[in-house]
Amino acid sequence: MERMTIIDIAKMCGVGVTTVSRAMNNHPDISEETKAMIMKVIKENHYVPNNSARNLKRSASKTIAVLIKGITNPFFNHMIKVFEQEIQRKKYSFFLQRVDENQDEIEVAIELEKEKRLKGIVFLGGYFSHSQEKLNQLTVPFVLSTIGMTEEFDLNNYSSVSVDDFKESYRMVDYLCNQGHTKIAIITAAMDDVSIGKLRYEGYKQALKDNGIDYNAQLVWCMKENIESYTMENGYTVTKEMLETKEEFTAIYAISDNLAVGACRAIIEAGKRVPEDYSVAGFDGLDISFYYNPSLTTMKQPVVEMAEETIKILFDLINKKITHSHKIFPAELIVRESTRSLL
Amino acid sequence: MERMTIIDIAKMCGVGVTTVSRAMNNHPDISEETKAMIMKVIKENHYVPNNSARNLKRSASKTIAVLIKGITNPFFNHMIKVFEQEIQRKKYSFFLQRVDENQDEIEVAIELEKEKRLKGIVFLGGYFSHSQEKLNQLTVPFVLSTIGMTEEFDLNNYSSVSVDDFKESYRMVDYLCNQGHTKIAIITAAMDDVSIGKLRYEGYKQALKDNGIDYNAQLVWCMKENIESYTMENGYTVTKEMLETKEEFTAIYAISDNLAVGACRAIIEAGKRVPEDYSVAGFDGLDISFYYNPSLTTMKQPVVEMAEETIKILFDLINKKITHSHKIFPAELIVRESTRSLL
DNA sequence: TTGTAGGCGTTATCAA
DNA sequence: TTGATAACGCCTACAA
Repeated sequence: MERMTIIDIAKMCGVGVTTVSRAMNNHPDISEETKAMIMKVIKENHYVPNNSARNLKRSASKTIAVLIKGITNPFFNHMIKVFEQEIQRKKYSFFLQRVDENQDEIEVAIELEKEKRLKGIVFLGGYFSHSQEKLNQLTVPFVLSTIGMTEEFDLNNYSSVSVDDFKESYRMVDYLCNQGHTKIAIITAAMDDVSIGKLRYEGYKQALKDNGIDYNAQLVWCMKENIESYTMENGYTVTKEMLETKEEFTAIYAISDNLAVGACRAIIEAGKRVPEDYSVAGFDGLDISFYYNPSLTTMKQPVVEMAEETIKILFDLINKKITHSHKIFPAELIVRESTRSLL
Repeated sequence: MERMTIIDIAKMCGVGVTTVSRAMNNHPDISEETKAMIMKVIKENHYVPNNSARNLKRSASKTIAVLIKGITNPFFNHMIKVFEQEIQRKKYSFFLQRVDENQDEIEVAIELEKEKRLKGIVFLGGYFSHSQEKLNQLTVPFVLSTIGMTEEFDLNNYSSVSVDDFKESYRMVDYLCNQGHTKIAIITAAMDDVSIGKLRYEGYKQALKDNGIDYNAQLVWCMKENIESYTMENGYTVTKEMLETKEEFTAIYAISDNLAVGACRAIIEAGKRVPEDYSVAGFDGLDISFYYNPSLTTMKQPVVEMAEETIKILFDLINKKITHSHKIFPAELIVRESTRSLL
């Protein structure tokens, strides 16, 4: 009773295990009545087949895994929904696995691929600085979605979907400059970041340069290492420090909306106003950027389109229609209440 | 090469499979040198054992699964972190599984229990209206954490950790009344909700009653069914409609902070101010309630303590120290900028 | 249409 | 300290 197996069911039904298996897996060659009878017994006895045994035996399953780094990010919620939808529409099943910040997503993927006999993998978010050798251990197609990549990677070895973090970051800062801001502080990732943090920071530097503004290291602030990154709390803490400094600035560019929200709160708490005293700009286009007060100027990533494209590429890869593909989506500069013109 | 098994490794090392297994699983009776040698070969060949086979064979694993309903909720993030920490501190491994809104968490749990040979389960969030019969199919201990339960359940059949949603909701509305508000609108769950939505709504009604305020159905608004529940968008949409009505009110009580944020934005967009024109109160004590502008009056759930207690109870259950336990934590009424007194 | 038996990759048992 | 071998629970040729 404790642990029922397919054999128990077979015995109870007075049939062979094969027949039970057929009934459960919707095989064609089984009579409707025996099938119904078996299913009834299964229901009544609450028999649940053991997935491990299934996966072990099955040579291949039609499942796609989505590995998401740092589940905290609300940015992913919309994307996940699209993934799930699209994958199910293709009659594949969908497996979502969160990967911890300090876990190696490739290792998780390798293990999962074997365990679940995956057909494909989507890596969502995070950095990506793995050795080619490791990547090669993945024998099924995979797509890197919204992942900052260092450029050393051979583009022929993987597929990806993302925005151009450098360029879009540049656009944001360029916009700020065009509004007359010359003292633009940035809240960015740690200096040793090699991912989107670095790219967005580089975009900032370049935009300043092209606008004839001298780079001022006093205006570059990194997220606190001891606080979870890309959180409101982090933006808040950094901005508070920033405001205690006597360094002058008229705008803060936070490389994510969450940081921007934290920055706004710090400014307000200091008795200043956004955007009258300080303009604040974010990045990502999260929901909160619309609902916050003041609403946040941001760079909106086309999450739905990106998610759809991710799945499209993945299935093209699976069906061997393409070799590798890199799709860059344009982000949309949304100007809202949190920034103002100085001109 | 494609698919390496333990046998391949054994051959390469010139040992038996048992020895390889021993090396991998830190068994005591194996010499350090052979172990080192085997591990080296494994590393070099990137051999990764198949988890399905392991789970199938292993009679029991030391793993705890956390099933979380609707991953969207930022409320859970802090809790998850605590879970992970505590579980690892007990030398158990931690498996997080998201359960879709319209999926049956018990069924997922039953399957997972067999597949992974779980030692315990934490159900996080969502409603809980399952038959006793179904619950009985779970053969390992489980704890319901922050889950709204209908009262028909026999308390001797499960353990739980939560706040008293009815009472704390009552307190919030009572506070509003004490501030002189008599026309208090509520944004709540659908009327057929049987979970925290219902409990918080009942608390609202009772508080009004006890304050001698007539219940006004015109002031009761439910989340839109066609928009994801408990989102800013939902609160925003509902509040917009609310404002178009000529029904008067001085305060909005949203049964979650996210809804409250949406409500604020709708009010601001209508050219009104919070709290001067309308007071807005939330529930949960999410980060955003602190960072929003105006900061939100809310009922803060002691998430860390609740998470710790959840794990404590679970392990007590596993170690048969207790039978069943129900821990109710007090929430904290945090008064901030979004509400004002009318007196 | 149904049943028997072998194997999926591991770990546990027992003997060496 | 090691190694052969029997499970673990299921699926699937193949046979009936």
